[in-house]
Amino acid sequence: MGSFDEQRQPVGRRRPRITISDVSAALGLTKSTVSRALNGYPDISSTTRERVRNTAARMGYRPLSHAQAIRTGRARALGLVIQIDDHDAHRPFLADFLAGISFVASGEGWTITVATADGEAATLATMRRLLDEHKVDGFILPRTLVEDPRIAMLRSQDVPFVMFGRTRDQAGCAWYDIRSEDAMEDAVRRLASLGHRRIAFVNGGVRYQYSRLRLDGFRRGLASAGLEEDPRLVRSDALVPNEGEEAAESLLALPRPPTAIVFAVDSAALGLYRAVRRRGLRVGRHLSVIGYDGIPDGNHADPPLSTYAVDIRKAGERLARMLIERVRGADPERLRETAPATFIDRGSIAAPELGPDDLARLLAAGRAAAQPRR
Amino acid sequence: MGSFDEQRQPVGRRRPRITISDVSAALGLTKSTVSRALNGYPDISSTTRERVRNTAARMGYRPLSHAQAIRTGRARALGLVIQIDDHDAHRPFLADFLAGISFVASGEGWTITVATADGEAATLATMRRLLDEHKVDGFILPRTLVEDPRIAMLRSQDVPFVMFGRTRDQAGCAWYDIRSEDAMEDAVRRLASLGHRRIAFVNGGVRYQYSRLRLDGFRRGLASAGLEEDPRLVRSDALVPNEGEEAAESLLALPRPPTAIVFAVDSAALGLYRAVRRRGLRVGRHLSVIGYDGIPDGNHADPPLSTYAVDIRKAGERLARMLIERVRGADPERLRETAPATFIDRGSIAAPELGPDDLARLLAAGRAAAQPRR
DNA sequence: TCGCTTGCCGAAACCGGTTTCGGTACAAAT
DNA sequence: ATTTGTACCGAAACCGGTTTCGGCAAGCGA
Repeated sequence: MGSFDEQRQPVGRRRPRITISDVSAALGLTKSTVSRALNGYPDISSTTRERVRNTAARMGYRPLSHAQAIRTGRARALGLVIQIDDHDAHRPFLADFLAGISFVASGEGWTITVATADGEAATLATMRRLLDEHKVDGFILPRTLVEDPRIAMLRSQDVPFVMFGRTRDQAGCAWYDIRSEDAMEDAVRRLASLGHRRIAFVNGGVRYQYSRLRLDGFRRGLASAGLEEDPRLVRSDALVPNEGEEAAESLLALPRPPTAIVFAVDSAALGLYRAVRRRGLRVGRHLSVIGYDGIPDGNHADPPLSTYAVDIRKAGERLARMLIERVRGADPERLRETAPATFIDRGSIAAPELGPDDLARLLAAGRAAAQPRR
Repeated sequence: MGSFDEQRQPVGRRRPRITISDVSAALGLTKSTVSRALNGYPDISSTTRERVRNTAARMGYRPLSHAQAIRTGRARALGLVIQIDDHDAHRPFLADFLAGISFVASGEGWTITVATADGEAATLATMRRLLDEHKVDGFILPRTLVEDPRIAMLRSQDVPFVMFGRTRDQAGCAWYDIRSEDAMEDAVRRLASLGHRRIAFVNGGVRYQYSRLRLDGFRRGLASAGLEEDPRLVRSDALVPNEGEEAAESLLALPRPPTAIVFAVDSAALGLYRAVRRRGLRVGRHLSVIGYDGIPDGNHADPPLSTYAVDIRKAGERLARMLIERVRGADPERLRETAPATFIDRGSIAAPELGPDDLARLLAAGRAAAQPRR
């Protein structure tokens, strides 16, 4: 065993596919019997079923998904629509995410159909088109919003989907998510245990569900460290370096500035470095910073940014697995999973060298000494 | 006009697709006539053809690609297999690249099937599977190698493909590429015109076709500036920061170090910053650096990295367009295009403050003064 | 022994298209 | 007037599967 005719591939020419007719002919059965045997219909004897399975496998038969799709409406394809105006569409994560999805999908004989769209309306239109043309059986939704129009649409059309992230109304939703709220809580506790008492929080986009969770987590951290929340120390909608820089500026301009800042988004945290550097201060020494996401750029900051890393590949794997199960009829509410982020200390946090008041004086002195920037 | 029955979409339920039978029934013709009319067969009168086209458009008929595929073997899908162990699979470019491809594909009613694979063998196997199952009509090949096994495979199977990047044996190949060799040449000339005389080159992976071209470009730059090439000033296989750092280390350890370094890959250039910072020197002042790629991380370096930016979205657009034409039968050798990269000066280059010998002395002093790193 | 299930499979319709093969009508050629 | 093309369209097969329907044989109870 091990040498079959059909494995001898003629060079230079594409070997013709093996169809269900080939299999049925080889067995002396009809197409319909083979089809039902392979698809688990109950009206096939177990001996026949085994015989069919064996020869089908031996002949290397794999049904053509297109041919199936035209009758069943199922294409064995996962849909992924990336909204490119979304802030994290451009992160280096995408390849890992795809790798995770692809790994599982390939293993199950499924494929991935991706599309990009600019804006919410285009995203919805694209999803509709893919559905209308039976190109996909369901969707993986990256980055869920608090109030997500995609979910409303898919729910109303009864289309299977799984979300990367949670949402407000979770009825009928399957999701996988990282417990970033726990990471935020952990960040505050870490800083507090280092001696920080004034800890600020720079959140991400308020439209995103994760922002709510991370803010909650930040608050839980304060509470468990016995610190009171100071509303002046909370910012939001910082997604990119510029926005993070701005937030950092306004925090450092406070009469009693924070000695530590927790960022909900790494990319925003990178903006802080510019603000700190401009003042001649040093991250990690004068000001502790923790980010979240684990983007590789954080490694090139000086000092490298301490952050919480997310296993995005595993997220892709789990989501693909869940969506396939969902398409096969699994109860969405049973398909829910979370995973923790893991802290990576790269040196951007330390015990506070100065208290808030000393820091304020130092900042004021710096401002006075600095030449006015043209 | 403007209110058609078929546009009244029942809420909550998926509207049934409009099939070719619906169109033919509405016209009092047969399916075959409608099909041939829409597909440009010559045995249809022009008046009938127009009638068919109009009502088909009015009814919103779009053929189901699956149903077509089972007969024609064409799925109207572009294939993209991303090799995740490739160094630039993880760059933030991917989303833009996809956006470009998706933009064109959507406009033509095509879709994109992506897959990832780990390693060369897996990539080939994945491509074969997609072809075998008629999931794609052709491939876009990102990042071509000097000797690329994917090209050999596709050529032998007579599968349409377009390459992002060139390759050695270009027979039967369609490609789009950025003239990075011109960028390298330009980089050297810029540095030379600032007064640099010892200019080093840190190349990318020698397996990649682009590395040959960029080295050629670097040499052309030296020649046109009237400088002689010093083999000691050339490194290669620097793709990630660590490798770039290593290359920088070895260059700075030379008796007569370069006063400027051209990197073929931004990501590697970022590694240089670490080496320079460790010595207490400053990029742009003591050492000029130019990268290539235009990755956003370069903006966060201090000073930001001057580089050549690539319009990756446009590359995706052009490649998608070319592949579609290729699938439709266009001559591959007529589908060849290049585009320039555009220089972005962010401040990492300047006139040399020190000559090579002074720089060497400064470096030596730094080494003596520095505490041994534990 | 007869009728009735039940298990198991074949025959044929079907999905939504494409493509081959004729056949009719009309114009041009003989 | 008949033959020969030619333009144009319908009928039907086909692509590779799935699903419905029906029928045969064995098993069962009465």
